[in-house]
Amino acid sequence: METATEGRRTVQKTVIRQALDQREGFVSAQQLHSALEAAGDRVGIATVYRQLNALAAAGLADTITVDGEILYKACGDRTHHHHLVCERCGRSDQIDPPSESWIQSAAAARGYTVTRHVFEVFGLCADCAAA
Amino acid sequence: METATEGRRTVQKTVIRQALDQREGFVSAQQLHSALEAAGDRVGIATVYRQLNALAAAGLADTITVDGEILYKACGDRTHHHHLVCERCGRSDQIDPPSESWIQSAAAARGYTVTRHVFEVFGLCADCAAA
DNA sequence: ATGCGTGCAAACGATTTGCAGAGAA
DNA sequence: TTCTCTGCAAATCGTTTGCACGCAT
Repeated sequence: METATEGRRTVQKTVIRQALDQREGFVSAQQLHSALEAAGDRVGIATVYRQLNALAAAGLADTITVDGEILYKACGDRTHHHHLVCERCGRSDQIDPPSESWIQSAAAARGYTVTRHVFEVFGLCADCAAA
Repeated sequence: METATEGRRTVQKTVIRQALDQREGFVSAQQLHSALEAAGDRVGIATVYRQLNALAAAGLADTITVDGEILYKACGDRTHHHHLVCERCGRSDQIDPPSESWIQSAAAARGYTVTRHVFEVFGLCADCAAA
């Protein structure tokens, strides 16, 4: 597996990736767009969406859907993992399920062939709980 | 806790609930609406949405979100449980996680207070895999 | 008679896309 | 120059909501 074609280097591409990297947790395209705007970076919302989707497709970003909104998060390693997400500030930590193999067997027991699974835990992080 | 007010009895309410009950698995409001229409039952899409949301709110239906679309499923007992969903036909079976308590501890270890969690496994059921 | 539940259509909010122009290679 | 990437605005799509009317109670 090789690092896919990077395409052309553009300011917006850079700015968007940096903004996403700096975030502690998940952000929506709109939030990221507002943040950039507030920071003085003028980028079209469409570009933000396109860029975010590209990152997700490339496995460089994780996504979760909350309340019909897609949230993105920079994610270095492409390993499959799950998150512990703060519902208030969006921060997130990785969480390790006891085992993923039981999923296969549990599904197989009912005749299913597993293609994918989602597992996300939501709550309040220490800071937000204190506030 | 008491069985909340049922409200008025109407044809559409009945028809929608029946249609949902007859389904093997998850359905979208739109799919259900089309099905009713095809069956000769004329119900407004808005009513389908309102009814489905009411059922979900009352804990009589489970919901999952797939690709930005909300899917509903009749669900007798209000106990918290997870699903094994067929991506092709929408059929679903219940699945039992090894334990839910580890979630609490895993989260607590990182200072989080858990409020909710989603866990869904997608795949192909025996029939669809064969086809 | 009273007012909840419905249907229709307009409103919505998030995301996508067509198209012409800008800038990277 | 060439062709990808961007920006804007219009278009989608699923879902929600305002409003007037019909029907269950």
